[in-house]
Amino acid sequence: MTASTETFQPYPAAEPNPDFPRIEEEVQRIWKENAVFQKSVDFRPLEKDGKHNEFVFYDGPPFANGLPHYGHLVTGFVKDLVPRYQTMKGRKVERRFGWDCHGLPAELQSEKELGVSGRHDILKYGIDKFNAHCQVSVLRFTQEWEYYVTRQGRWVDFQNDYKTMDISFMESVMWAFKQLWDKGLVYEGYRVVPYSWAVESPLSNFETRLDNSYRERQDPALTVRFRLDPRDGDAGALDILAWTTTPWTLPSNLALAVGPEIDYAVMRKGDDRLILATSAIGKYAKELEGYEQESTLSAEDLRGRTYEPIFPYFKGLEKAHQILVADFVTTGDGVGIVHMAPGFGEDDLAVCKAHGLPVKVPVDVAGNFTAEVSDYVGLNVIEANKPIIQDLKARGVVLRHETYLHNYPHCWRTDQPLIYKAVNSWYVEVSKFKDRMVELNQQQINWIPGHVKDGSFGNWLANARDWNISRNRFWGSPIPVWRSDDPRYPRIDVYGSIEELERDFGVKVTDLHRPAIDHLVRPNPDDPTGQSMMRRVEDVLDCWFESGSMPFAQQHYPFENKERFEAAFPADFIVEYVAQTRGWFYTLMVLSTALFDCAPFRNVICHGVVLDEDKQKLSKRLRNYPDPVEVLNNQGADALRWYLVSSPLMVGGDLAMPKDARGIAQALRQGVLPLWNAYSFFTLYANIDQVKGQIRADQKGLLDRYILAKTRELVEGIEGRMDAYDLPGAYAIITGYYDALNNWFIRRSRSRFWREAGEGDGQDKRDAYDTLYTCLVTATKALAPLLPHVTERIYTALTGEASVHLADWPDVSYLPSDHDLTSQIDLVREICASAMSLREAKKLRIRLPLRTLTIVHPDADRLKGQFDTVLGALVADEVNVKQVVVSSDISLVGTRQLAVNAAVVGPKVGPKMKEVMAASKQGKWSDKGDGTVELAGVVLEAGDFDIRIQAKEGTHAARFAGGKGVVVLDVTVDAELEAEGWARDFVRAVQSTRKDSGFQVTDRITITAQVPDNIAGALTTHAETIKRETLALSLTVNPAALPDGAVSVDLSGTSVSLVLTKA
RNA sequence: GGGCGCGUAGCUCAGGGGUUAGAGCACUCGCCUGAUAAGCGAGAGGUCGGUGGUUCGAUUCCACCCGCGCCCA
Repeated sequence: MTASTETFQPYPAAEPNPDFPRIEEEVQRIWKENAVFQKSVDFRPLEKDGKHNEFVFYDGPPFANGLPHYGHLVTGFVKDLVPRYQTMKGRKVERRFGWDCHGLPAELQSEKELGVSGRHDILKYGIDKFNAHCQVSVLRFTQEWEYYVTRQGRWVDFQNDYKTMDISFMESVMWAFKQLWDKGLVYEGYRVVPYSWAVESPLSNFETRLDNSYRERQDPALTVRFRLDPRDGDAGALDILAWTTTPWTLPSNLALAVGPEIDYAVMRKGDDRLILATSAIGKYAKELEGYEQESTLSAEDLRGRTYEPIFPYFKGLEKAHQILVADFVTTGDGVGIVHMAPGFGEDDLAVCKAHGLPVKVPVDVAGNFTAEVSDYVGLNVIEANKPIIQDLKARGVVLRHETYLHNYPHCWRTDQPLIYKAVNSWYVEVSKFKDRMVELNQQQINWIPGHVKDGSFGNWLANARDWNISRNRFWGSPIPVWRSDDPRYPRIDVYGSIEELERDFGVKVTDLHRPAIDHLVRPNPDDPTGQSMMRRVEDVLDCWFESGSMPFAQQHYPFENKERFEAAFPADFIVEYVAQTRGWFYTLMVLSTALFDCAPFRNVICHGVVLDEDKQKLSKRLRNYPDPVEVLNNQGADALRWYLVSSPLMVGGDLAMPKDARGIAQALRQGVLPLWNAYSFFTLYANIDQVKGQIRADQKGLLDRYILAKTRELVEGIEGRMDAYDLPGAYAIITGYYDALNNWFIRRSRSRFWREAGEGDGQDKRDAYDTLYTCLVTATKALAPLLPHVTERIYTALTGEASVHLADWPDVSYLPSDHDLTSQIDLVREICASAMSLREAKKLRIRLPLRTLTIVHPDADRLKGQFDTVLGALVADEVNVKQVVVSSDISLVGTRQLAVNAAVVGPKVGPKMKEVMAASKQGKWSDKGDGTVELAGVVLEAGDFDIRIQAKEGTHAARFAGGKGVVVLDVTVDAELEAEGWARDFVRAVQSTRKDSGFQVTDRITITAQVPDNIAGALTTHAETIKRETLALSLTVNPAALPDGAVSVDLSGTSVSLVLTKA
């Protein structure tokens, strides 16, 4: 390299072996130093052409009490990708980060850290101190979160983050509750709910369903006898059977239920008589051995009969211990008779209430029996199963004791089995407006994948149940309801703002958390005695209520940002994993429908779950996944983004990720490296030639126009897919472009870049540079959202601009849109591939030139001009033949074959199709000479058929373009061709040795070679070519003595010796 | 038991009423190269889960069955 080229380099040198993770870190450092993210948001106007110009994205708040995992990374990539794209399209996309702070996870973490356990302990410890601890503890991992999010290349505003425990957020939540109250959509109810005795609180119906809280559990199943009170007409003492998997509910038994359509049998053995469903007799064959069926009974025969309670605790209770008839009773499991404990079963409660039975709940908040059940008082109900079974067995009332394996819901935080228990709770009356939710979902939401809309989400909405939003806990938004403590003077006040609280209680309110909020007490205005007080109901809100409030609460709506929120609601886009159809997607939908009568988002991607290669859940304990930090540091964030976002995850499927991260390495190889290689090629030669590329598209050369048109197709292809939220589709078309760019355009154009300055007029070289430059700059823009780091490095290096992410989405209208052109070159590429396969078959290496390639194609006459000028030379060079002959005369190479276009002809001819296809296969068709053909009595017109070529036997021919064309290769090799082949082998050996010796591509050399005689002649004949190709000043063949430093190289099977020196 | 999704090459997955069903990886063989061996190409590999039905024609649509996953009872 000369001194002048070292002083001026238009571009920074591209590392030939780039360390992408290190490049990413540099890029991220520059982003931070120059506040590029902030700029990318700020410079997009809030209004454009009189319209609100925001693309609204909601970031679902994560719970920061743990480290991010692959699930968060996947979501994070999409949460970054779509906003980057929309930003380039000109939209303003704010990305506020949010933290989910309240709720059970935070409380349980604090319990662990403080060494307190349960409500009782917390009350003793002090709610104030406990909540103060939660407030700190809950943000423990925010630093780590910020590291992960930043390192994965995700642009997020951490400065203006929102926290669900902020007083502004909480006030908006209060407002929402009051709105629902005013609309009559909130009520307090006494209901049987899934209840976690471990956290001493009921859970909402979807809390039990999020993730897999159901797991297999072996429970006892008991078939027990109840003695019916005698009645006239009874043949003797009658025992009725009942089946239960919760023996601990038997002390609370208040009734039995039979099904209206079920037939019951009386089975007798001696004086022992048992009643069970006729259809269940077979299941109890063993226990019923020796019994005979005495009679049958209907549900009506049993209705209203009373029985002796199995436990004495509620004996004599009014209306209790009778047989009821209920629709829900089936004979699937058990005996067709259901034991009813209205305090512990949803159906039980409904049926018993309808019959005027009382409800008894002798179990306390922690799941232990109360004094009402004197024999088991203080015992946890699950643990009480055992002694209860023992006692019943001892009394001889157990007909069968078995174990029963079933899926049973567990508490998602403590992993303890839930129980069902009647408690007082506050509900959102979702059932009242679920039809509207179904409608809004239908009309307003675009789901990816589409089946979720009417599938899991649509069905879930259609069957929505009222939402239990109260939690009998401490760390959460308070339920803003105050109630009179004297039922004689009832009054309920619901508050929707701090201002209202301050007005009524006359104090400044600075904290809405417990216990501060609980201290707000005032006399009941409706009580003339002045004795009763208004006190807040104890409960706090389910933290899912807050997640659903996020769109307005993060803006402190309606207290602030009223216009801003209203202009920016609903969101254009959200993304989370698919289980959020029961979680965040749902709570957003509920609150948005109730408050605004509107769907909360327009487009939603719900992605699948990352699993290990055996499709098992990722587990910290098992380490069955590659460490995300190592992946980011070894393969990089772009490769990981490519890998995850182009995976089946994005169409709702699961991803089985191998532990060795090989898929990510592959993504790097296929997705990132080729782009870098093209860029590296460009800068290498541009720096040597001191050329700066220019954006232009007026090049005349076919190859140039081809790749420019391909670039346009790439940009339009990505744009179309991104607009449809088809993210994997956008990635999928990139590799084809890389192939056209690297393995066709650059490879075919290589010599144009190293041509000496004096050769030709220089315009061709200029065109080559500008073409590649234009493609690279345009393509990196289109790829920027998909590969944000590597495109940033390349784009800034090429253009000197600050960031590709501040650029507009490329306008490609100036690039050629020439389908004829791209399809012509694609045809040439096919021709070359077919010709290569012929060489392959005959084991004729490409360096060995051959005489003639004949191309036969029906459209050859139309293409002949093109072939004679450029395409023919292209093919000749690529395939290494002296001559390319183009012809449309099929008879030269074979015969014509008719290929019926069945998709077109089938509908036209119908049943005759069979004959048509048969005739076509047998070649029984005739050319009518006017562009139509006839077979089996049917005339086919243009478009109905194609003509394909069947090559003659014995020729070296291969078909291309789906059989429409044929190439024939002349495979005779004469001495002249042989010699040229040796020369090319020699050139290649020299080049390879140059590279191994560490010479620069511009270094001049001398060559000395020791070769066999037959090759020596070839080298002498082609000496000038060899020297020119290898930048050699001299070529000495077979000298008397070979200088030092000879290396042995292989020339297509012949070993020769070479000495290269720098001239 | 019900709902949703899925079953296509050794693996991971596209596709889609039409003659010869594709991609990537892995495998075998080969090849280009004055950017890239983390490159390019070729080959082999499929009864498109099964059985019926609709149709001139089904891997594709329908029904049933089998298997897997998720959700629910």
